Amino acid sequence: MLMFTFQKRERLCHRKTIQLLFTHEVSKFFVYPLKVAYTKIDLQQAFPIQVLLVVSKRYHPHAAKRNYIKRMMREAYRKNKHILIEVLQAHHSQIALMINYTEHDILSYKKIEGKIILTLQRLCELYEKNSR
RNA sequence: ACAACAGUUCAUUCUAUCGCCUCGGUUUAAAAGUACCGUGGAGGAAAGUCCGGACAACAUAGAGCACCAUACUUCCUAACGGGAAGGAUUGCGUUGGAUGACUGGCGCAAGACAGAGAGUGCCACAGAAAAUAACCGUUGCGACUCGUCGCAAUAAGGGUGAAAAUGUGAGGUAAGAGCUCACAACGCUUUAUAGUGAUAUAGGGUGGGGGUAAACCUUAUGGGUUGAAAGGCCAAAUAUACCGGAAGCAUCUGUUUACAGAUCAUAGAUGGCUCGUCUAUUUCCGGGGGGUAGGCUGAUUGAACUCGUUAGUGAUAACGUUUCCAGAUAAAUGAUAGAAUUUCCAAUUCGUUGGGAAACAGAAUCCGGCUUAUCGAACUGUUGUUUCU
RNA sequence: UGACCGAUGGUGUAACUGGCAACACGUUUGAUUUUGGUUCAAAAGAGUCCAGGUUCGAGCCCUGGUCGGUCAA
Repeated sequence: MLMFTFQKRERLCHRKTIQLLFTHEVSKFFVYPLKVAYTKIDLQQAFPIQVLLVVSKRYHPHAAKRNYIKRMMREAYRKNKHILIEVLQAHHSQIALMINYTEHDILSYKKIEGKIILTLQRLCELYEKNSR
């Protein structure tokens, strides 16, 4: 099984689901400098998770910088998402996930990768607790 | 060779691994999906949104006023507030002629360069006076208390100011003054020549109270409005609850008992106003509320690109030839490792070694410009300096 | 994507038709008071977001930029 793909069905494109994630009705936590929001939802497809990566225009007004950060975040997610997928497949459930970058400086790729791994591990722990 | 200025072009490259988006093919009975293979995948500014178009919807019955934009000439262009060439003006440099005012040639640069002789407004402070000027002064006449006053003439000199009623020289005069003359500068007009034209050159006539139009304005020319969140199609979802207005039952004529025509009234459109015009009137308009908000299309073959020839001073055009060259949609074009290239800093045994840096910035319907940001590299032209022949 | 505003002492606002950038609060100093506050008196603090242009002269007029904000959906 190929783990390191990142196709369209893994990305969150549905408008209403995105608006739901920006409300206060979903679970949230904070791993500096990443703000994470997630909710359990029926995605109507085989893959267990859809993710939305956000860099605010407020923190980075230049489009080229926003693109650069999003690409680094996506790369880090792509390489490490197997941590979360194994847990979710074991429980046969689906979630929508949003990761928001809230920092005025641009961090290096290695730092961002570390933070993404930390986030995914935290999510796994939360999921194990809830399902018990 | 170096430096400065101007213009044009390019704006890191390669390999490996793991990935992303479009399209095509194969696989599967078919579609979708999956897997594999192949093609293509950010810019000179994609930016700002400052102009001009294409395209689309609505309107099309116009006129006047208002509003907005533009403003030397000719050309280019689909169009432009853009560009090309030219003209005049201003500034700078250089080199001549006068040696008084001033002025000729050459080169470079600049710009919203129509009109102040249509009208109105404004020009602080200072100054007599800021637009039909007279404080000091100059001159003449008169008076007397004999160095002052009054009347008249004048605008050379003084001072103020950003700006003071053309400048120089001579004549003239009581003193003076474009008062007169010569020359110089400027404006208007006319003739000839050159030019498509702006205008230039030469000659004649004529004029003498500023500046400001990026103050109002005048003249000429142009402008219908709204923007792809436009617009079209499919799916899904539903209720016109309530409020306001008009009316159903106004008036007249004809046939006939409901139609047709006209008038009145109301509402809407012509997005500013007025006039005018058009449409609707039994379910119609406006306000307001409710429901649904997912996909396809528009949307990538075009005023396109490459190379060449011809025409033109040039912007550009015509003809031939070649190519198909991003099409995403919470938004793809990337990450990691290694090598090369350019450049900066430090060390140096001048061979190199070590450490940095590689900008500005990311398509969102599409084109043509303008403006702004930008590490650097190459080429061309002009000017200057130095060296060699 | 489109439309429209604003920027002036530390803070909040003025400045008409271009002509010495004004006011309040705050700050500093002094007086009053045993001390603080209140009150009174005085002083400092800007060259008007940036760069050009028009004009004799620009906070004001014009052009380009920077930053901040509002509206439509």
